[in-house]
Amino acid sequence: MPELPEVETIARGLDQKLAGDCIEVVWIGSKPEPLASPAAEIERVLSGSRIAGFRRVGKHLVCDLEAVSGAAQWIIHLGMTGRCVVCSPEAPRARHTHLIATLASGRELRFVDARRFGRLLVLEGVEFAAPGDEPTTAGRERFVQLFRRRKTPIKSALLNQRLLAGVGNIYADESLFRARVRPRRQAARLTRAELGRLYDGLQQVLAEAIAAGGSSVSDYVDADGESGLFQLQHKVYQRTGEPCLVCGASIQRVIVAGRSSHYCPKCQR
DNA sequence: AGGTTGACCTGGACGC
DNA sequence: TGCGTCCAGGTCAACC
Repeated sequence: MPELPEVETIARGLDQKLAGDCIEVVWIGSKPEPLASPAAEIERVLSGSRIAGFRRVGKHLVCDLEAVSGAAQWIIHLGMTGRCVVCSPEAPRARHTHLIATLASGRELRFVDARRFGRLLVLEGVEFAAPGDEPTTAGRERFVQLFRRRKTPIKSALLNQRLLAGVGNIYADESLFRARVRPRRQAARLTRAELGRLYDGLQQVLAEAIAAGGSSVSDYVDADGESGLFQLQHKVYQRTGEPCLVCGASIQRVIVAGRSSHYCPKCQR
C-alpha cells in the first residue's frame, strides 16, 4: 500500500500519538512471514522500552526506542497492506493482526497486515539505513547521476529502492507524467532536460502528496484511521481510458517491470 | 554485474 | 450464490 508520502504521514501520526509512551507487553501471532527478526528477539527488545519517536526512512517506519539494554530501533515495513493501529484494548481484534504492543498509557499499538508482505525487525547498536538515497533530500545532480547510466526502463529505475528509497508505483507514474516522459523509455537515453523535469516533477508530487496526507487507493489509512486525499489529484495512476487532464487523450496502461504503468500517449514521449 | 521475471499472500471486484 | 479470473500501493530470489 504505502509509498513515501503515506509512510511519512503515518510516521508523523504515530510520533505525535506515541512519543514518550512505553511498551509494556508484546503479543506476537503465529504467522512467521512478517517477522524479519525472531519473535523472541522482537519481544525482548520491545518489552519495557520507551518510545522516543517515529520517523520515516525510505518506505520504512523507524521507531527509536530507549530499550532496557540501551538504544534500539524497531523497523516496520508495511508491504502492500500493512497498517499500524492505535486503539483501546477493548477494540475488536482485526483479522490478520500479527503484533500487539500494550502501552503504559492504556492503549495498544497493533500491526495488521492481510497479505503479510510487511516486515518487522529490531536493531540494537546499529543505525538503520535504507539502501538508496532519500528522494526528498538527494540533490538534482545526485539524481541525474543515479539514473544516467541505467539501461533499464526509467519506470524500473524509479522503483529500484537501491537508487532512490521511497518511490513506488503511484508516484513513479505521476512524476513521469509531470516530466512528460513515457515509462518504457530507457533511463540512459533520457536527456538532461528530461531528467531535470523528472527531478522537479518528483519533488513536487511527493510534497503535494504529503500535504494531502497520502493517496488512499483501496485500504490505506493513516495513524488515525483517516484516508489520504491525494488520489483525487492523480493525473494518470489508475485512470486507464479516461481523458488526459491536459490534452484529453485517452490514458494508456502498459506493463513495465511487471507493474501497471499509466501514461498519456500524447503528453508523454 | 545489471536486468528481468515470477513467487510470495489475501481479498475485492467483476463476469458468467 | 458461487466459482473463476484478474487486479492490487512491494520486495526478493532465481534466472539470463
